[in-house]
Amino acid sequence: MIRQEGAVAARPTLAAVARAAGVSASTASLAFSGAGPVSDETRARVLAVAAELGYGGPDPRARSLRRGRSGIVGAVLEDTLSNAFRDPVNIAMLDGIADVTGPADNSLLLLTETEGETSRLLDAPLDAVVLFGCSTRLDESVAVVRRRGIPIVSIEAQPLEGVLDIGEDNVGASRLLAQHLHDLGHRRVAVVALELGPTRWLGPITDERVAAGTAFTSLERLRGARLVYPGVGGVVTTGSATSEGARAGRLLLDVPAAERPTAIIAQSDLLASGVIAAADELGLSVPGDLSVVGYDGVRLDDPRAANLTTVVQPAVEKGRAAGRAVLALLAGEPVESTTFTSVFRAGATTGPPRV
Amino acid sequence: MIRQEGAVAARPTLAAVARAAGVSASTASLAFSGAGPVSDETRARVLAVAAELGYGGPDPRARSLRRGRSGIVGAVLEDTLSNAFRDPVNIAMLDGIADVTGPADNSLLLLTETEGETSRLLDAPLDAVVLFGCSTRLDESVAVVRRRGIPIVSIEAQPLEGVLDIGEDNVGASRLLAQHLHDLGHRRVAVVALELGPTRWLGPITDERVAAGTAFTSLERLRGARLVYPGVGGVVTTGSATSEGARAGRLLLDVPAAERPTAIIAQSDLLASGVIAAADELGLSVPGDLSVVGYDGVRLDDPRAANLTTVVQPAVEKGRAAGRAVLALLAGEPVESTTFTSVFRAGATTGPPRV
DNA sequence: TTGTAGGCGTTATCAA
DNA sequence: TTGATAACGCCTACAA
Repeated sequence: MIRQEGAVAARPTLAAVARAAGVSASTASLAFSGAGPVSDETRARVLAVAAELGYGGPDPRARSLRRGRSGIVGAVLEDTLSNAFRDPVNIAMLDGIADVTGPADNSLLLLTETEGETSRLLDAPLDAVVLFGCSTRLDESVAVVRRRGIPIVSIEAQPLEGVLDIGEDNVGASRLLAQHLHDLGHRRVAVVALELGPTRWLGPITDERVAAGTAFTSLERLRGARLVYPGVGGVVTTGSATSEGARAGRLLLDVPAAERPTAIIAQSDLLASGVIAAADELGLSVPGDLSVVGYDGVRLDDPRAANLTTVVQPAVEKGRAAGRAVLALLAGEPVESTTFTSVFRAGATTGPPRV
Repeated sequence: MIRQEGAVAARPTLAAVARAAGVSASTASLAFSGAGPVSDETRARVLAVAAELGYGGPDPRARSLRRGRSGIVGAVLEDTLSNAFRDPVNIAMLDGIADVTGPADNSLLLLTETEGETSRLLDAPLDAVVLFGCSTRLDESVAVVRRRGIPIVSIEAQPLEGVLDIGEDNVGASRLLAQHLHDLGHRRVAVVALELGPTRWLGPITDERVAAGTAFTSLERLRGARLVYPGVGGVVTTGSATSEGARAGRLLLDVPAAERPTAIIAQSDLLASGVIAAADELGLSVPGDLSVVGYDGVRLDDPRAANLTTVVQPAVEKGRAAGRAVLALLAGEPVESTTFTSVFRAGATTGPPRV
């Protein structure tokens, strides 16, 4: 049985250590931080006394008030952790951020802004915030954070006043993929879209849902596809996961051959993988009976989708850029929004439609 | 171009708001926190003045010093984020923790304790810490944290003085899997192990590496297998990933048939999936030519591994238990370590050895 | 090299 | 219902 808290008498403070060591608090502080000159002898004595008293070093809470910095960067995800992290792209971006902010002694605080709850965003000791492809549903919370003077960086978000964005040419890349299919001769295509917000359920892409949509990435990718296939429809999913792709795939493919699309534009590789799995279940060959394209360029475990035609986005680099932006804003340096471009990668999941 | 910091004059404080509203700081504080009686009129005035001055609410840094709580729980991973989160088990556990601590207004701070760096563990404003299957390499850092009086909960870690552990019967479950293979008649088996620490490289399981091993989970699972197959060897990987499983699989399987194991005990489902992919590449059928078992019970995208023989561990439940333990320790309540048991799930990847 | 003083922004306690 | 006071634990000019 463990009862860690309270089992010990009140923790000693720096002042207590200083007193016991016969020095002033400021000297003791220097002994720990090394921020000023202290004789070796004094430092040793302070450290020895600290060890004896079981002092664990300066309290980070007090330090962060005094310094005005907590060393914490909030990573805001608009989803549960399991959903958000199911997609390797999010993980890669997170890793990219940590890559840059970590060495600067910043850690990442996970903030999932799901519907309803009072936002931890408002009472966590944050130095800065990174928004992961957040929808406009968060505008209010964002406003409050901004009022605090906390730097905000967004990744693929609708341009927002005072928020620095690390963007992605979703329209251009999606258009490229669509054009690729068009060039191959496909005329009956469908889109399998990421979540569109503000509600979440798998169903057909309708004008209403598009008009009400709050998820920037998804809307932009749809826009790109529609530049080539005006008004193209399909299915809205609840997010980037193979299971969702499979559900959408079944919906689109389990119909008479004459109505079946000859190509599907999935808005993520995970969705594409699911679509391919569904096609396989239904006995349709890819790319013989159906061409499929994805988006992201992640490595997929399913061998049927291993060589997917897609666009590769520089996820880690985007994360790093976000991290650098955070550090620059924190340092009061000027920074500009950036847009990344994804690269088309031809795979083995697209071909001409069967005639 | 964005220059958020410094562009604005010093942020107003609660005291400034109070002054402007003609009330005392304590009253203004109450107006925001709602922790005491304030007349509606006064509250309204304070809030109005705050809005006018652009005051964004009480500073969490000051609040956490004053209250002695930051609302932050550290999640310590001994790996990069991309590696740690590639495994759905870790994500599920994280989600389980957040599930419990979130409603109590706590957020998770990601701490990756990789070799070398000075530990953010020591200067982050943490209320508590959860160790994710951390090896004994962290003992020092843990000691420092403990000295601070911060509650520590570990998930599948070597029993540690003063640390509450949410355990897993790794030995028992591994033994079950091994016994299953033994019952089927397998006598030439190999293990594909998770990282063993302290070094990380893919290579044979040797007595030296086992003796020097620091990763509890991996060692325990090996121990379980060896209860049935004494001294069984195999390959140590660098962690739970299909790519690692595939590498290990090739090493073990790309040999003359007489030396080839008839069954492989992979220490995670992801590793097992990789092993099966490798077998497939080499033209070996599963379970005809090779039986494979995993560990975890996660959903796998690769259809060849979809129906894996494995043990299912209650990952989310373990996370929740860890979260509950954190809250209890924070509240000064006594808590006991718990051990979870995984459940055997027969799949289609095991069968009798070819005679 | 060491000590003194003051404050970072809040909130808990108590008295009015 | 409101206000005065005193910390919370530390750090940083500045003075000695």
